[in-house]
Amino acid sequence: MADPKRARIQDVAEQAGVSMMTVSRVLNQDKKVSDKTREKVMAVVEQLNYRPNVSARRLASTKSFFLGLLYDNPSDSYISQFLLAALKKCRALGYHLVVDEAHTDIDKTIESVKQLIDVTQVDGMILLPPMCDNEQVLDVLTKANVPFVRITPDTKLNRSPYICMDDYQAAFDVTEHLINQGHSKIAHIIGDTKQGVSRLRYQGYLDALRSNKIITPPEYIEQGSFTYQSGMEAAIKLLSLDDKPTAIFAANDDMAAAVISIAQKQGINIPSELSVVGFDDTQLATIVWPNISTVKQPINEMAELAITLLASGQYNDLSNVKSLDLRHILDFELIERESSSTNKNN
Amino acid sequence: MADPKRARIQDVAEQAGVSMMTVSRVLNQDKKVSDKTREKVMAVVEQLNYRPNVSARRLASTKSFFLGLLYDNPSDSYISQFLLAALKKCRALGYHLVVDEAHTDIDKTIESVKQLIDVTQVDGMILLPPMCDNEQVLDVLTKANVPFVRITPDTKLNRSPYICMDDYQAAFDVTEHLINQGHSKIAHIIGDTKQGVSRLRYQGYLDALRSNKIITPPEYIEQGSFTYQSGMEAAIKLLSLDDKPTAIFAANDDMAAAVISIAQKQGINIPSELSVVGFDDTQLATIVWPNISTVKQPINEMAELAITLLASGQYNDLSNVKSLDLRHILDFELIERESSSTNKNN
DNA sequence: AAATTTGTTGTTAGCGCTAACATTTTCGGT
DNA sequence: ACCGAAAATGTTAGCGCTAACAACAAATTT
Repeated sequence: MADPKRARIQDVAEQAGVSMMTVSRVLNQDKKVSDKTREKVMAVVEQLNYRPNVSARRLASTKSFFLGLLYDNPSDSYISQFLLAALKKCRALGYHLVVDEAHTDIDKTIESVKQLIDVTQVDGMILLPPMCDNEQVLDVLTKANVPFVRITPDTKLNRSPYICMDDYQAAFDVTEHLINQGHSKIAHIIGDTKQGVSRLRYQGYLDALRSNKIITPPEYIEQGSFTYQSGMEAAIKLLSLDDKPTAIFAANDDMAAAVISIAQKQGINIPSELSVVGFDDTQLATIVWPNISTVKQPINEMAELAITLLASGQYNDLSNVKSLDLRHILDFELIERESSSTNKNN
Repeated sequence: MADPKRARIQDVAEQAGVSMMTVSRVLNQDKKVSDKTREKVMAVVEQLNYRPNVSARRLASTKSFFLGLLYDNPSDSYISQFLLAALKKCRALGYHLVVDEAHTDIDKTIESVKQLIDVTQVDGMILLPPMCDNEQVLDVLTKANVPFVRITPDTKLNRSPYICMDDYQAAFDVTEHLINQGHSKIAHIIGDTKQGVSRLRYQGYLDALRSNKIITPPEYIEQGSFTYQSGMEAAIKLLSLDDKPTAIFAANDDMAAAVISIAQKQGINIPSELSVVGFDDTQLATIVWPNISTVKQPINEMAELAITLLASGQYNDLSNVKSLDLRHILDFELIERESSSTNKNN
């Protein structure tokens, strides 16, 4: 019922007794405004609940206020959660999100990115895994001078800001969680080797065992590829060993779900005979029974941070940015569910 | 490398030898343009690959070129697929999508919708199930004169365009698919009664049995609620019957997956001893093993059509629209997978 | 104290498009 | 052929904002 004619920049200017340009400067974080004026203007902005008109702004300025999101083919729940959070943050900051799917054909993807740069003129890009580690794509963006944020734990590739959670520490904690429950025969199903996280999770697992002085036979390590199918194959091998593990840590939920399915088929009770832990907290983790203990990535926070960083423009020029400032590590959350609940009778 | 200075409306006007206004009219489907001029202009538009500047357009016009999408809490895969398709179509048509999640508290949702109308000034709304059947929400939109498209099979509620697939026919086809494989003991797990589709799917199942002269005991009908948990409970009851069904048609994939899990735990082989069919073709259908036969909704097409309808403005005034023109039924697809593959030994 | 520099604020013009009104063309009826 | 109405097209102004430059005040130098 409301809509009391949305305030314009002119209204703010008059009320604050300054020119429109000064208001504009305040709103665009221009340095050349005295603190006194800035405060005065901000007060009026608050009072009138002024929000700049995105279209007018875009039309007049050289910035496009578009951000691009290049996603590959991660799980539906990952993309939908990331997307919704990113869209929300964009709206709050007056940006629009242009979403593009990477092709399996890398050349097409490159073409698509070039389009985003040339036609849509995005002010920045967000790269989701595994696209975030593709050097060709990074090259195109760097050459075009388009700032980008990568969602990846991989630090080696490029001078660009990146957001990640501490996969290594999470895997370490997961493994210790199992050890604390009395397990010592803990197997691991490694994820797709093409993705950097697989190595980190594997390493966290190994180091947790080592720091607890637990020796594990090599048969306890199986190579998977993040698919349910690969999880089944690994589970069949692990559960056919003479000396079966009492706990399996799979590098993602899909493979953990596969382990549960195979175990149940073999009449192995979970968690009393076998504890299972996954990774990612996808929808699957709570769909199957028993629910899967897992590690929750702070997807919403990652998405919000990515948008905030690009909108701030602080990475538009990387030459003065210190390496450490590129890194944004967010907290993960260990979620204990039925698939690994404490069992005294072990 | 390109960006040969994107063409403006003026360029088109000059090249076509008309005024900018005429070009604008052509592009906005204004009736008052002669066919000859329209063709001439369109030719130049093609030639220069002209795309109107969304911001300028929004700034100058009374339309906002924003469309709202109100989603509730359907599955991740549903929302992400719908969202991505909708975003893509919006981009193509020069619209922006404002996505909003419905609250469990209906008053908050109403408030949120009012915000979309008053502040964002959306030109139209898309309502996803089950929000699409909420009379309060529909009332708010109707009173505010905001056109909306509902994604729902429910025809009774309102004079508004709606998009759906033929759930009844799909359920009928699924059931006949099972019958054709030689099954006659076919059970059904009904979905959440609050959602209209549950009734339609149940009815399709019943009518397929009847038209094939198959009598089914009442114990073969179980009430579920679309959750995995409810599917497990239903499966346990169905599989503990003295005269077990040889096929179970669950009203969605989550419940079908639960049936498979229970059956496997009981050592019942799928599909040789029990065929299972789901509904929706969610990611889950191909994650579990055996893969679930199911019905695929044309989600992409639904999303695209919803955007197209709203962008066309053809429903801005409903007074002259015939009832039949409100209905958009899209084709579904029956997907046969391992959980119901033909078994001769039945 | 005048001249120069630096920092802060104001002015003008225009981004690309469409609403509203103005003008021209077309066409049926007499 | 003339008129008036309807259809087609053109003209003007301005949406809300910012780039580029102009103007002014304060701080610094000479």
